[in-house]
Amino acid sequence: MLSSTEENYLKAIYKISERDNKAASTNAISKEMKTTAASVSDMLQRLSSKGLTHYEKYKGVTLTEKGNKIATALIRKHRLWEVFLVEKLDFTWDEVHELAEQLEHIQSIELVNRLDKFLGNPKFDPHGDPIPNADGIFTHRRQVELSELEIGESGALVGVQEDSSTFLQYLDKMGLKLGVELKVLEKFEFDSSVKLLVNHTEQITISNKVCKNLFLKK
Amino acid sequence: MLSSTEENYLKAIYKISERDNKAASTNAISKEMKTTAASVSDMLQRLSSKGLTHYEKYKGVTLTEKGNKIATALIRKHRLWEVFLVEKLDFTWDEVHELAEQLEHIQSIELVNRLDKFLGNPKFDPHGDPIPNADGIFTHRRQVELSELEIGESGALVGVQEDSSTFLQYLDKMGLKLGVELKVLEKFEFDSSVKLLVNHTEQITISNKVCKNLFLKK
DNA sequence: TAATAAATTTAGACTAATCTAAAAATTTAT
DNA sequence: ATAAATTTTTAGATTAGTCTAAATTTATTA
Ligand SMILES: [Mn+2]
Ligand SMILES: [Mn+2]
Ligand SMILES: [Mn+2]
Ligand SMILES: [Mn+2]
Repeated sequence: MLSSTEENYLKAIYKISERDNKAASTNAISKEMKTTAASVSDMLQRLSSKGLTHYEKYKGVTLTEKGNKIATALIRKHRLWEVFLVEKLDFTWDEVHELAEQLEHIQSIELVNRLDKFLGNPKFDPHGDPIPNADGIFTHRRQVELSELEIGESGALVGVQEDSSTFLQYLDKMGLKLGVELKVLEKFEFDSSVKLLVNHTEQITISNKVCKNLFLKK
Repeated sequence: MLSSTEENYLKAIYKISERDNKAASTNAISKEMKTTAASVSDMLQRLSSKGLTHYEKYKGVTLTEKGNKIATALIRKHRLWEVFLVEKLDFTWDEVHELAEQLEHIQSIELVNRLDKFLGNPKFDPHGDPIPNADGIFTHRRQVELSELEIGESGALVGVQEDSSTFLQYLDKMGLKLGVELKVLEKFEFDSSVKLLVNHTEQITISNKVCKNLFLKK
């Protein structure tokens, strides 16, 4: 049985490795976990001695199959709880992340599987992120960053990169929720901002930073 | 913000004080918490320095108003989660206690209040225990121990003292679930066991120990 | 390639929570 | 009212997780 702390490290390693497509560095983990590099270095040795990670001093760390399974199960739990909070308890998508960070550590495979069933086996969480099934298999979806679209192209908003409250509240303000149809009207070279047509009606302009955090299905 | 451990101590003190109607002793707490008296003694000083308990060395401990509020909130969360697990996820009443022990430590007042609403503001948990409202007020119910009933008297089973799996599974086997009508047919002086008529049909005999764990509403 | 900078690890210290063993206080029994 | 038994507290050690500061390794740059 792992501590919540160890579980959080595994999740951080999973996240970083996936994002950067390489072993997670001590510094990257310390930034993600908001701890010092010294603490991370310490923990990496412990995780490796438990067979959860492959670790070579100074060379970064990756998850073993065992570590990967645990990280995936955590993500499954996190996202299912987020669905529960939004669908059943009427929380908004910007309120659920911190709560799910706690709920994901509840130890019970039976609980998460029943929750899954109760929610109707959802495939995506409130931020459009895929929910792995009980075997750890993710549903894959063809999607592109909004910034990759050419002028005139359009697509449906299916996901977001970030899940910080401030970003999600900004999207709400702009009328950008999952499912809306977006068409690229103009691109401004100066700051890479983009003018969009939302649901064939309203026009808005968003920054490049926002673009890079939106996933569309063409 | 308190640790789960500190919260569990507060709950234990609450439970013991209520049961014995006096300050909780170090030994009683160590038994309840399955730790050593030394650990308890240590913790009691810490809880008192945080203003959560009144503590005099060698004299036992009681909760302050602040400590009582926290303990009551924990019980509220525990019991609401038990209702959720049984009503929504189809767990049985003997499966939910350990899960609720974890879930009660999730930190969010908003979450528990929304859960309460989602469940239809239940007044009792799956074991018949009252659920305090958001202000910590318990619904009170007139109830008696089965062992107090005379021959010929009857009542509805509304609650159980214990919530161990083994006890609850035993009750299931005997057809004793909340709501059944019980009539005392005979009392055997030899071992204080009792013969009952269940729902006007079946006859069963149960031990004195079981009797003392069943609450009836006449 | 050698010096400098950056990243990483180690050393040593701290806190929370736990334990065992020993000391002290309280309760019970003679 | 003493002595014995019980309860409780203290002392000292241990483990997980954290930190700062110092040492070491790797990467960058001149
Ligand atoms: Mn999240
Ligand atoms: Mn999410
Ligand atoms: Mn319970
Ligand atoms: Mn209960």
